Amino acid sequence: MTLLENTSTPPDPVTEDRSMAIRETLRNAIIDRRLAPGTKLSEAEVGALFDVSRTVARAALQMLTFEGLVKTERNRGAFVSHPTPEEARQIFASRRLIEPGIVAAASERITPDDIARFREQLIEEERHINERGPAARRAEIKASGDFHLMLASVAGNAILQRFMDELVARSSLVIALYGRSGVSSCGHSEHFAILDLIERGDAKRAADLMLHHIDHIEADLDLQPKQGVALKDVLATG
Amino acid sequence: MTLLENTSTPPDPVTEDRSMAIRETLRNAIIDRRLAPGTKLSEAEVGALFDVSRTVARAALQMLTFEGLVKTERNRGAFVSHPTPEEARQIFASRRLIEPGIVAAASERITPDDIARFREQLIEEERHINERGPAARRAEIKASGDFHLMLASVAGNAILQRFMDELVARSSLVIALYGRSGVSSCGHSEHFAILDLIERGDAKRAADLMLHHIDHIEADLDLQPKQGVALKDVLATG
DNA sequence: GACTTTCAGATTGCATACAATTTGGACAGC
DNA sequence: GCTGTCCAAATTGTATGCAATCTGAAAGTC
Repeated sequence: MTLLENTSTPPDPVTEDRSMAIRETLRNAIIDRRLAPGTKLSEAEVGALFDVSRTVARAALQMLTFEGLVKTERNRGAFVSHPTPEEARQIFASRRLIEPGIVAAASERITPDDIARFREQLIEEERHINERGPAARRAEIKASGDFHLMLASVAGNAILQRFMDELVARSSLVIALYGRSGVSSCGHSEHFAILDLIERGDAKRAADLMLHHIDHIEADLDLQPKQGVALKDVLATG
Repeated sequence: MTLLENTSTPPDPVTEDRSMAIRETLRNAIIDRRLAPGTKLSEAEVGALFDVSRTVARAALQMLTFEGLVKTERNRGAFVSHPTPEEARQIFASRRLIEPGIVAAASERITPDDIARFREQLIEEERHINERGPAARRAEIKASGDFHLMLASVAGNAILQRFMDELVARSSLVIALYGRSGVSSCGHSEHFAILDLIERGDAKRAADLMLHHIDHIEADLDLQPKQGVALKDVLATG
């Protein structure tokens, strides 16, 4: 299992914070489903994988816990989060509140340069959609989320950006668990349409479309509260 | 300095997570200004105060860092956050996005029982306003924030509730740093008005008033970007 | 045979020891 | 007297060791 992606920079930046780097790597692995919900992340294992002590691994896991990507149970350990349907609804409810505002802010601040980068990103996204295989699916999910994160970045509010980081990451988990069609490909065309409206300066319509877009993503989910006595949830995924 | 408030429960609940308890205590101390922005929180000192090792103290500080209440600089330590005017604006911009939605959600879910608890809380708030002294001021700020947090709690979205926890806490810091009149007492009457509108089922008006309320709080701040070459910011507070 | 009990292995919680880094001041040089 | 260098105290970063807790299975009992 190649969890460690190209660490790329072992020499220069002196690894300015190892637990942060581990967090990022694990985060990406969770977001694009290389680590399935429910997977146990033991401190020793993580430490061994990244060649650090349990102390550092533990710090990384604690950060992920705060982001809601990992759930730790006292004296039992850390596991990749397995959001319930209710949590899923709350995640999307939160996004419905925040993202229209982000679109509005982004509309006011976006530069032609930004727009060029967005178009590039969307073309990249399209490329993944047309490819086959699980790797392409992962890249597609990641790219789809990145569009929303780029908007948050342009909006220029660091706090909202962090909230969105968390919400988008957790949305990936939810889609992995409850998505019907993997990723609704209609989502991609909506990204294009939103960008167009923003470029045209029609912030109101762009925000409205974003709202619909989120609705569409959520509509693609199957959020039936698992019947039965909910015997540990995880049992279903094994 | 009595940082440690009545720890009340040393025997039974087996201190189900000490770093969490420390976080809560420090958090409260920061929120009601017993710990001023810029104050250094060394691991050893915190550990000694709570009679735990640096490991546990460090975990608590890391949590506070994630919440934005503490800022840690590598190899230098942790300090109570000292938000810039720009951060302050972002905090309130975020609240303007989220809180109207919370009011709307709370309007739909609030029970007569909740309303009774709100009234109690508002009366408590009023009591602090009419008292004199720094302790009363602290209690007033805390109570004022608690109103917003109670709304978030009633709204029934755990994620938004956590976001609000962070935003309200950081708002306290901002008000401590940039507030002109301490706490605008008009804010209190607005709390009453918001609750009335919610009780009457007028969610739209309640949300609008909440928006105004946030505007009023922010209007009471002096967010001039400190002139000069911003020589370390902190220098001003010494 | 099914159920309870006990215990060993494994894992986390926490404390401590050591290494790396920063900081403030003493001291030397100009 | 002022500036620059170097060093020691203090503080953080990390690794590791030990105690506490949980898990799963073997052994014992009904």
